[in-house]
Amino acid sequence: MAGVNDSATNPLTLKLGSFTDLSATDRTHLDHLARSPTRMRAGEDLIREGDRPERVFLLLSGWAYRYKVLADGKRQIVAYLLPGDLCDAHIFILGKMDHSIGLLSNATVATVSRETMIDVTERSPAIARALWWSTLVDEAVLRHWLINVGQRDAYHRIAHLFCELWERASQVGLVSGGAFDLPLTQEQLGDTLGMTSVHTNRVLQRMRGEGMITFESKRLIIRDMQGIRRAADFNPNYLHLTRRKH
Amino acid sequence: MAGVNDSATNPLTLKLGSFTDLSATDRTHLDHLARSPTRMRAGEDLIREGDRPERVFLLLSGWAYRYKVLADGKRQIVAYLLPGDLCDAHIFILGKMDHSIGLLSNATVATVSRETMIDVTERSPAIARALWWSTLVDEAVLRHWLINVGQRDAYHRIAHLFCELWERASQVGLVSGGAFDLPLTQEQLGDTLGMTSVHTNRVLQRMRGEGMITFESKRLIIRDMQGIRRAADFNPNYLHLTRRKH
DNA sequence: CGCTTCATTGACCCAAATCAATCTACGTGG
DNA sequence: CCACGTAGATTGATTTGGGTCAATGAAGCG
Repeated sequence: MAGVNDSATNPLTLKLGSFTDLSATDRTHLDHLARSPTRMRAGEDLIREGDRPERVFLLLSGWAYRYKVLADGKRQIVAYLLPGDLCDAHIFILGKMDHSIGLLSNATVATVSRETMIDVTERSPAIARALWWSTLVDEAVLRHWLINVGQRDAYHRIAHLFCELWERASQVGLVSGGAFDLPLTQEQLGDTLGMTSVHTNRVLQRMRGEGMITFESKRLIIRDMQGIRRAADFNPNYLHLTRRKH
Repeated sequence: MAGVNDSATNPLTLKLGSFTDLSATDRTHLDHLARSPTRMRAGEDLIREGDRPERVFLLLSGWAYRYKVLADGKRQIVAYLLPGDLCDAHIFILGKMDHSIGLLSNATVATVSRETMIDVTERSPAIARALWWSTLVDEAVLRHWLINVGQRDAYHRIAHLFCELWERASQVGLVSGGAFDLPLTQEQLGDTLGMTSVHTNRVLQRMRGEGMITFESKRLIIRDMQGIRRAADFNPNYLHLTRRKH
């Protein structure tokens, strides 16, 4: 589950570097954030609704997810976190978490104190700016998930999500040979897209039957990228992966 | 449509002041942002998908909405902006808008240059911090909209949205006598909640019949606040309206 | 007064939920 | 190495919330 990024490449550097040029000093700062990570197991929670956030989490390998459980037991997953993702760089401003964050797979997680976050962003305007960019992208992703669930049917929802995840996994070097690890059960996929696991299952089978995808052993292969993008009406602009001339 | 807040109270001050104490200087800065507003009419767009953001918009009166139109013509509304809301304080970081912003009602809008934004946040850490808070709350609202559309049925979706809007309208002094202006058509409400205007209509009638609400002439009265909150499983924590001890 | 935008209503239809088994892959203890 | 327990995937039968289509009111406005 550790994936391609261990100590050799800091996935946070990889991610922020796709937005802006980072100096050697910046890279050192980012490596500093990734020091002394902990290994954690799938299913553990990093933080729960109602907790007071004390530290920021930096995911170095593995996948995590933000979710909320309603009074009637229904669950909605509202975001996925990939290696290189920092959970809420400025979360300290808020008093309590309004949702939980759990692990979808075994993962390597570093933890950063409030003071360190402040220190790093004060020393490096480039990093501060890149973190802002990251926050704006997170928000754009969230908007597109809402659009997805609000307007598309089951087939097109899955197609859109898979396109997005393919792009995001690519960004941090997780895609190799047209495939990547996607540690999701059909139930989790359903909870992400606002549908039941039963229906998720049927739609996935249809997509397999059409030769659109292969998804087994938690590994996704998109076999017809043109087709799935067309079906999903997918336009990667919202991920803002190309740099703006400053 | 101008509402309660004209020149007397700057709604941005009202909003940020609900998060933190603002000095007299801070207030002056915020008033500076609200200088020379323009009156605009319902239906006009402030900015469209694909545009390069040149200035930040500050809504002083009236309501606006963020939305995206899909290839097949379907529309999803992904946020409402109320007086005091600033559209994307740091939007300049991104190259292009991935959605549009339009006006739901006639409105008073001020426009702030990139330079002014940078200047104000550099001069006042309190304002910079309050803007971060505002961004985090926007994201929390978005998460809760996704939860709403993903997990609740039509009746409970409407209930939850109405509870949220009541809170947000209260925050900037728009609620008086248990009622506030909600300049939405049933179609717009449907596009917000991922449902058709026909179904929206039927559910609203049910809520009226139950004595839960009155909603006519674009004015909403919540007649049974206990009942609607219970139905919506509404917990206002995610709006983070109470201050954290710093 | 005639338009146009909204709200409302009725009839009918369908995507997705629900309910209920199976089936399969895997990890565990013996 | 194997029986067993469990989580996850699959399948079938049935139900339903909400969509679609098509009129018909009502209200605001130039």
